[in-house]
Amino acid sequence: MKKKKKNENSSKIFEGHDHGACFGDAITQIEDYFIQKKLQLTPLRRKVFEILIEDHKPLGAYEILDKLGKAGFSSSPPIAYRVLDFLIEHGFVHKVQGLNAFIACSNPKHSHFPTFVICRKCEKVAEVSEEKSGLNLPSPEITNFKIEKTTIELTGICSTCENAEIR
Amino acid sequence: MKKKKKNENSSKIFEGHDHGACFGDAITQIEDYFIQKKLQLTPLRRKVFEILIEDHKPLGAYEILDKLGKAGFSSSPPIAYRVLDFLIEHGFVHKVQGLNAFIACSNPKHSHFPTFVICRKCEKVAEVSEEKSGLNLPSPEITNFKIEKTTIELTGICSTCENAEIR
DNA sequence: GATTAGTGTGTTATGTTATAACATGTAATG
DNA sequence: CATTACATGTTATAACATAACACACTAATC
Ligand SMILES: [Zn+2]
Ligand SMILES: [Zn+2]
Ligand SMILES: [Zn+2]
Ligand SMILES: [Zn+2]
Repeated sequence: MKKKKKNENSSKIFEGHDHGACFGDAITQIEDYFIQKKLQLTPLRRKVFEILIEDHKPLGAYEILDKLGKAGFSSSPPIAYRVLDFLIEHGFVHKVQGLNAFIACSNPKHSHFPTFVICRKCEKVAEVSEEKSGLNLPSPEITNFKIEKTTIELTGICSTCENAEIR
Repeated sequence: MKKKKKNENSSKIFEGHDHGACFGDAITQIEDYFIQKKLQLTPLRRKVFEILIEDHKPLGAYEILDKLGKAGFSSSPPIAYRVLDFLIEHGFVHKVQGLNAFIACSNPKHSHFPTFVICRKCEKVAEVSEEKSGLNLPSPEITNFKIEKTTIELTGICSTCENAEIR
């Protein structure tokens, strides 16, 4: 009895997911959040978020600008950067520093001290929540430092790519 | 008798240190390492490292280039970036992604999964070794991902600056 | 000892990422 | 209707980084 639980093998962080559901959930979540916080989910902001959640992979600001242009929006740099900053501020987008790229948050309801796991070969990026990353932040060394923001990125090679490597 | 032990209060990661000794030690360490590994510690490489260890704070590539220029070296961008890449590769320099800047490693003998603690107000940056950061990386979630490089940066406000803030 | 390969530096040009500063439009508030 | 807040648009430029090629020096290799 019991359906097979997803993520029973917890180590497969790069595995695919039901992206149709993911996309819909994400849109619903951002809509609800914006209403609740009395923020404006304008066409531009919505479009930027959709662009990011659609591919669900990191995109550079100028890639986003291209897509905005094709969708009829202005595509001068400040347009993208401003909206991205706004979405980041509200936890719906993260910047992946190691790639100078932006990615939709996998779960805005969770902590905002996420870890990004980046395969240098297939370039897949997985967001791992604080709870699951095992990175227990505030150490004795840094207890009197007030952490406001974290950048935690683990770069390496995923098992799939490693197995494929010619050694 | 006993000299006062440094870092007895382990939480004061931003505290000053005996930089004369630090500077000397760092130079000795890099010299030894280069000899042992049969690498060339050329005047340019030495100068770049000296520039970084002298201030012992993050410097942008173009700041380093300025200083190189004033010291009689070429100051076109590839000069700095090449040497920085080399020093990073060998663990004597780290890049602080959040600042697009480079900083001399506080202890090249230690792990190379360091944590950087960055005060957004006074802009001080402290490198905390893996051992002391409390960030025990390989979590169950990511055990079949081979980590090659980490970027761990904690941005916030140090206790000194927080106490000084007008609330 | 000429040839080759490896390494380190120099130079020019260009690519990529990000922001400053200012202008315009629209809606809510008084 | 003046004022404010906010969202977007535009131009120009700043800041960060790399490609591609040239040259010098050293150390093998033939
Ligand atoms: Zn997230
Ligand atoms: Zn991979
Ligand atoms: Zn270090
Ligand atoms: Zn501070």
